[in-house]
This record gives sequence, structure tokens and C-alpha cells, in this order.
Amino acid sequence: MSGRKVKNMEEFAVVSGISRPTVSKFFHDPESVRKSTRRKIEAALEQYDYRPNIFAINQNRKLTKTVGIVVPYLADPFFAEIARKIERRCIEAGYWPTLFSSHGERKYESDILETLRSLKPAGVLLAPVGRASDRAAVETFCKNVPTVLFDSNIEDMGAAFVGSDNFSFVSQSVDYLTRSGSAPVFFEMRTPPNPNANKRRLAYIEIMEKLNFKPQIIQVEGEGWEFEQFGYQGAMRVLAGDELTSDTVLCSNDRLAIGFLAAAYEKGVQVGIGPSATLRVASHDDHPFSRFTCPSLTTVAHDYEAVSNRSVETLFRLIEEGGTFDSRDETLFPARLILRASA
Amino acid sequence: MSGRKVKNMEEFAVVSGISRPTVSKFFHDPESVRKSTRRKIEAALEQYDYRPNIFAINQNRKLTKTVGIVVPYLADPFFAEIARKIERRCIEAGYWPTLFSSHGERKYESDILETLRSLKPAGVLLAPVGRASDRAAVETFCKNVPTVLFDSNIEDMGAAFVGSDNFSFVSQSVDYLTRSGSAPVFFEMRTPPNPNANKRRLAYIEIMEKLNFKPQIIQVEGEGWEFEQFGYQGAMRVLAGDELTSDTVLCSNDRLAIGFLAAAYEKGVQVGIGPSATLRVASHDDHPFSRFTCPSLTTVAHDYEAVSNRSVETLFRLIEEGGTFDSRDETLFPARLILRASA
DNA sequence: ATCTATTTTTAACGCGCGCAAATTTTGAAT
DNA sequence: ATTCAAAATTTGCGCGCGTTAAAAATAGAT
Repeated sequence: MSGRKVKNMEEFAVVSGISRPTVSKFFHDPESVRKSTRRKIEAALEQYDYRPNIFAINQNRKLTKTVGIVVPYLADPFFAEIARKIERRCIEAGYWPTLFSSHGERKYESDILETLRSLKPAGVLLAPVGRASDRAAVETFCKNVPTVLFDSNIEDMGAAFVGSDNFSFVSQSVDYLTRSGSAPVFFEMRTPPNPNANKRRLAYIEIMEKLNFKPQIIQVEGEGWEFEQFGYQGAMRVLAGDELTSDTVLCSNDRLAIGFLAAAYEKGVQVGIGPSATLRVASHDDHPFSRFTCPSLTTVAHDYEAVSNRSVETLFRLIEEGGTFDSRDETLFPARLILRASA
Repeated sequence: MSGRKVKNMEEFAVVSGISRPTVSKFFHDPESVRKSTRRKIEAALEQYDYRPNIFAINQNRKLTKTVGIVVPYLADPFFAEIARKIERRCIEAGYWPTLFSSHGERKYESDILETLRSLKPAGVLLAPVGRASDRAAVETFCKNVPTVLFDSNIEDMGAAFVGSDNFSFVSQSVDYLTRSGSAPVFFEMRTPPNPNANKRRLAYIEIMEKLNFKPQIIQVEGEGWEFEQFGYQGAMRVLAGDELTSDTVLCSNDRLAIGFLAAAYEKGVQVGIGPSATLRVASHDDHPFSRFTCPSLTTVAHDYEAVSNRSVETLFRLIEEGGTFDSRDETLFPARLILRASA
């Protein structure tokens, strides 16, 4: 890392004593050249610190090595976490991931898809903003770019979907709550941005009826992704009135639960499973912060690892097969109950 | 959006009835062409849905429109939030921001800087991982790419630094705590990854001495960025013993405080300002979740808006001035005390 | 030393657009 | 109709690398 500056592959080929096409081949796949030439190039690489120009590379390739990752809301640690895992997998596979956040808004999502189209990525992993998504925009995008949806499904869009099994979440939480106490009331947003919420509600109703309990649903107001705030406000109202028909509350997701617990604390309502507690609260997702709520949150965990791994694998398979699958398969991973102090 | 496919600017120029150089000019700046031609191009744009090839564009430009944004840990909502603000500003200014997270690790940060170099960005906004940073790598990077540091400073690196005034944080929290009760013990990590922590400790000591109080510092173990966990473990130990020499604790940052509050709750220690409370806890940062802790966290807030705005403005000024400033100026924004229930 | 399969070299074109100089057209003012 | 600056066009090179076909060199086996 000392010698003269090297502007391009031509110059680098000269100083390494190898022809340019061979050098080009090397950067494509170091194993594809003879060992002796590889060593020469690597030696030159240490002296001259040259890197091929990304833009020039991608200009002529039919198949870019870029992969787009789009999440609905990056300020949500849940998505930050899963994005991180996916990013890492892509890098390991030799791809170049680029991360985007829709910030919960249709306009951003559409803009990102536009940007992605001109990036000509090999493939895209898309977690749509859900209800706010511009279905037409997503659809045309999926037709032009190999896309795998994850986390939140939109019917018939993308070549595949990978996510968690919402039924599995609710079945485990309701099962546990009814066995260990009384049947839960379901606490959710009236207009949730994410379709998973709807699936969870339906699962709740189905499971409760199967167990011969009457489903009770409390829906709180709020538009957007500030779930904690909506949970807090809703809980303040609920805890002030007599809307609560059970001593057990099952929140649709952890972020609502975090708000709920904050409200309960403020109202002096003892949450937990001890003898002094008057309310149990459980939830779904195993949000990174759910271990640190007061009390710590009993919840049902995504199989983060499985979802991110399978998403990436599926995308790579899709890319290899030329951008389309024979049929659109949906993979749902089961969830895992995490018992903590709140229920 | 119906007509034949248009592969490149040449073809698009033909179908829009305008010459290619003029079309090129249009995409650079729509205002730079005559109104009548602009209308023709825009009309063709609606019919043919053409977008210039990003790679080809950036290949020849001396000055890319790309801007790199690097944060140390994106799963921390604090950084997710500030990254979001910065992203938006860049887009508004016509730049193309690309977001990277170092995930708290030196290796990732160095890799990102490598990647960024080959991206040839117009400029980079870098929040270093701090203690873990490879100073040599950061230094050479800053020499080659116009860079503005933010949030966490590294002396003499980058063309400028924009962040919050750590002294202002601590001065306000200590002032408030001493006036409203007793002087606080300072609760922090023994080996914090972020240099801001050191500045806060020094500020604490200085302010306490000025007020004629004896500084008391509790340092907890932990390597990495799982601050809540370290705060929780540390607090469990502290609350079990008699290390606590005051009824007031000032945490170095909110994430530690979140862990601390979880431990206090578990230990049955009443935190807050009411008559029944035995412990006050305050902190710094105004983390997005600090409103929802139990009790809600009294803290000192960054001026997010000002920091992100000034960072971006500074970078653009730097770019305009050709990549260097006459002198390296450090901008520190004052913080704002947020009174809540915990202290 | 001879043969063969593999690898490297040579030579040259193409990608899509930036950019510049010289020329022509335009539109508004005289 | 004349003038003239501003805008648009023509022409053509260059960017850095992918890619290919044919020629040459290399390495391993006989």
C-alpha cells in the first residue's frame, strides 16, 4: 500500500504483470485463475490498493451483484435486527446489499422502488409497509425485478413470501394464558398498518371459539407506526373505564404492550403473575426491548434467524432460476413462547 | 406508460424529439432547458417511462450525487432516528443517500469505508463506532473522501464535527438533581464504546466539584452495544449491595437507564419523585423509548433536528468548497432537560 | 522431447452516458 | 426585416470495465 496511484484496471494489470482480461476474471472469481497468477495479482493488490470501479462494473453486467433490502420502519428495532441479519447473509454470499426504510409511508416506499429499479439489482427483499403500500406500484415492481416478500405478505405479489406464522403466535399465547389463568382480551389497533395484525386478530377469534371462550377485542386509535404511543393512550382510557372484561390482556404486538405497561404503571395497576398483581399482559414478537419492560414481557418470539436465512436463500434461488418460480410458495415459520414476568 | 421499451437516452431522445445532450441536460436540471422542450420531454417521459442508467451516469461524473451515511449501531433507535432525518435532508437536496450500520464493530466500519471509497461519494457523514474505530483506517478515508463526523468525535479527523454538547447534558441534569433533591451518583460503563461517555464523566466530575459535592462513580462491566443489558446487570448488583451512596442516580445514557429501571422494578425498588419513592433515576439522550419506561424517564434531550440539519449543511458546504475547509470547526448543540416521572 | 488440455494474452468492440466545441436554430427585441 | 443572445443540435471523444474470438503460452503427462 505504498506505490504510485493506480487509476484503472489497465494500469493495475500492468503493475501486476498480468493482462487486463485475466485481472478482470480474477475480480469476478479469484479461484478461476491459476494459482501463480492469483499470487501475482494479490501481491500487486497489497502494494497498490486498487479496487475496480463499481459503476463501470455494473454498467455492462446483465446481472448486478446488488441486492435491495426494504423494511417498512427502520426505527423499529425489530426491523433493524432482521435487516442486520439479512445484510450479513448477503455479504457472505458475495452480494452487495443496500438498505432502505420506507419510514411507514407509501410515498417513501414507492420512491424506494423507483430508485431500486434504476439500480438494476439482482434481487430485492421487500417487507412492505402493508396497508399503506401502493399495490399497483408494488405489483409492477415485482414484475420487473426478482422480489421476495418477507415479514408482511401481500397476496400474489413477489415470487415468494417468507414470514412468521401468525396463527402459531396467537395459538401459543392464548393457550398459555387460558391454561394459567383466565382467557385474554385482545388489545390491538383499530387500523393497523401491518396485515399481520389482521391475521392475529382472526387467529385470536378462531382459537378462542375453539376453546369455547367468547372473543373480546379492544381496538385503539392511531395512524402510523408510533405503536407505543397508541398502546399507551389506549391503555390509559381502558384502565380508567370498565371496558376491561378480563384480568388478562393479550396485545397484538410488543410495541403496543410496551405502551400498555407504561400506562398500567402510571395508573398504579400491578401487572404480573404474583399474588399482588391484578393484571396479566402478554404479547407477540419478542421485541428486543421486551426483556426490559416493567415487568419483563411474556411474549411469543419470531424465529428471526430462520426468517432471515430463508428469505435470503429463497432470493438467491430465485436469482439463479432467472427471476421466476413455477409457483409462488409461502413459507411460515412457527413462533416460540417466551415466559417472563408479565403473564 | 404504454409505448415501446426505451433502452437508453439515445432512443429516448428520438421518441421525445429532442437531442440527447439536451435530454441529458434536462435530467441534470429540468430548469436548465427551455420550457417548451421541458414539456416535450416530460410528455415523452409519461409515455415511455425511461430512467437514466445510474451506473453510466456516475461513471463519468467527477462529482457523484451519492452521499454515504454511516452510523455505529442502527438497531439503536437513537441512530435510526437521526439517520432518518439526515436521509430525508439529503434527498431534498437532490442527493442520493446510502445508509450503513457498523453494528458496533471495527471490522464492519472498516469494510463500510472500503465500500464507500469505491462508491466515490460526493461526501460522507460518519458517526464512528468510537473506541472500536480503526483510527488509521478512518484517517486515510477522511483524507480521500470529504467527510463530516457527527455524534461522536475523533480529534482532528474529518473536515468538521457536529454533535451535542456533552457538558450541557450533564450540567443540566446535575443542576436539576441537586436542586430538587440530593446530588447524583454517576452510573456508566467501565469501558464505554462511545467517546461521549468519557466526556460526560469528566463533565460530571467537574460540575460536582464546582458545586462542592464529591463525585461518586459506579462503573459497570460490558463490551459492545447491548447497553440495556449492561445497565440491568450492573443495577442488579448495585441494588443488592450497599454501593449506592445516594438516593439519586444519573445514568450516562438512556439505554443504561432502561436497564437500570428494569432491575429496580424487579428488585421492588420504587423509583420516582413521589413520597413513596426511594430512588431517583435520570439520564441523557432522550431515547425514543424513554417516554415509555416505568416510571417515565427524566432525561436530557439531544437537539436531533439541529444536529442532523447542521451535519448535512456542513457536508454540502464542504462539497461545494471542493472537499476541504480552512480550519476544522466543531459545532456543539446544547441539550434540553426533559422532566418526567423518574427524577 | 512431444502432445494435449488448460490458461493467458492480444485485439477489439460495446455499454450508456458525460462533456466539450462548433454550428445551427430559436424567440424576442429593435 | 434585421439583429443578437440564448438555447438546442451535431459531432465525437472518453470513462472503466465486460466480453469475446483467435492466437500464444504454459503445465502436466506420456
